[in-house]
Amino acid sequence: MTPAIVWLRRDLRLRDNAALSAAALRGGPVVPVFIWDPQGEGAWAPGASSRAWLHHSLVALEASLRERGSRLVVARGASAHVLEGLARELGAGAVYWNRRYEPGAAVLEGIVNAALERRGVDARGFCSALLFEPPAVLNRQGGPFQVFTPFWRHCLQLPVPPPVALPAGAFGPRVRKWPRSLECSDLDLLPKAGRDPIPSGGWSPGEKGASRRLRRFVAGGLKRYGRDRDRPGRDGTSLLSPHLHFGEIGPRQAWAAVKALSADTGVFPRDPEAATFLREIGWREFAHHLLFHFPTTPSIPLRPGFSRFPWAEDKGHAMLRAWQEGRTGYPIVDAGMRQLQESGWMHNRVRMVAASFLVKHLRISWIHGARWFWNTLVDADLANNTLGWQWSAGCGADAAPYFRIFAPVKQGMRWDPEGDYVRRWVPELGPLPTRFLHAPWEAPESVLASAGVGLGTGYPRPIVDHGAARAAALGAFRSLRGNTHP
DNA sequence: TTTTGAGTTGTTCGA
DNA sequence: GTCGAACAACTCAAA
Repeated sequence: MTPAIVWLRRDLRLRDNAALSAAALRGGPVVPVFIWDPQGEGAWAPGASSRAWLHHSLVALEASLRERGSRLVVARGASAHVLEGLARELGAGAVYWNRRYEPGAAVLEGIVNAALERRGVDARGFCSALLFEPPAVLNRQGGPFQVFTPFWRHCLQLPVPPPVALPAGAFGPRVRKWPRSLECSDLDLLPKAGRDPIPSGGWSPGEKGASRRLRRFVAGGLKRYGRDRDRPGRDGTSLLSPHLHFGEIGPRQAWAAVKALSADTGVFPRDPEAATFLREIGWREFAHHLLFHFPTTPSIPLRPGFSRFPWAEDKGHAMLRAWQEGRTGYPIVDAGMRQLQESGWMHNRVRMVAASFLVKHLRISWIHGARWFWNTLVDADLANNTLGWQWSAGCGADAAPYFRIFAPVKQGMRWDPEGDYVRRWVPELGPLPTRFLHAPWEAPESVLASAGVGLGTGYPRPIVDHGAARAAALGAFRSLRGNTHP
């Protein structure tokens, strides 16, 4: 049997990898290949944090492959060109991959497919990144769902395919000669200056780290998920997002792990904590399906009238920069933005608060926020990022109503009542009594002094007044009234 | 085809 | 201090 190439991208795992399993079942040698092809991603080549994660994930994947007597072939360049060359060199009869649903990646798959089929190679994509393929989830009119609840209700009626097993002896007989490969470090994915955000963030990229994280979450955090997931000062979320993004674990594995835990019969999931967690997997699913059906949404509002939104002027990007650097004067926002900057991750509740602040309080276009998140998040994912920002801005699918404007002080007091989160990421406010922590400008001069907090010197005063900013945002949204459609 | 009910995560105001 | 209403208009999805 001829060799099969497995073209790995955002599926950096050996288990539940449909393309890899299919290649193994052919019975010939299996050659796993990763190609660094940022130009193939269109306008959304991976950002700095994402690249760093990718580096570590590739190193981990290579080690796992070596443990099984295989290797990872690492290359760079145009994917179709590299794959054609490898197929020729190996005499490969098949090239398999797991489909992606971002516009750039989908176009690339088409090019690769055409190039290989011309050479008579069996070129095929598989579904392994999502619970269901986007064209398989449609409403009764045959169109895509644009509201989450009906989408998810519909999904829950469908059977979730179980994770696929990796057959024994998966990598088949050895190839006669391994193709030349770069070292992972040759790809220059780690930041040249500054520190590597991955180890300092306490992350363990790779399939093993991902499985451990899932196991630990299902055994522990899941039963507190509903209570703790909105508390940024607690370890209440699954922390699976970067692992899911790079496919170090698949959503079907997460589904199966949760299902195995619950003794439910009949309607699954009945356990409310499990349902809440799986609904988050559902949002990931929804985001990817939407991006598949609406490929322009990373840069264009789904609701076209919003392109006329009256954004505020921001001379020299001073406001944007203050937001990015965590200098807005609103502690919960600044804590989030600094957590992002320092660890490459931000708690989901705080992402919503920070996003709402940029779009509604500062009236800066969500696209600037999306770009910043894209470059700084280790879990930056085009589908999730696009849905999240358009939702926050009120111009996307199932968007927040325009009058829903998060009040940063109130959100801080509600979700970080003891102030652990703010104290961790905005240490200069640490000594302040908790009751003033989320609004230091309300503290009496004497309290500030004894806490050693200099407002306007050590920590900024609010760059906008909440009441005034809120009124301005409502006015701006009102100006679109009756205008949100062409 | 038309109608109807509903829609992730909020805030403020006034009784 | 608590509670309900108002904050609008629009789309989606199903009946």
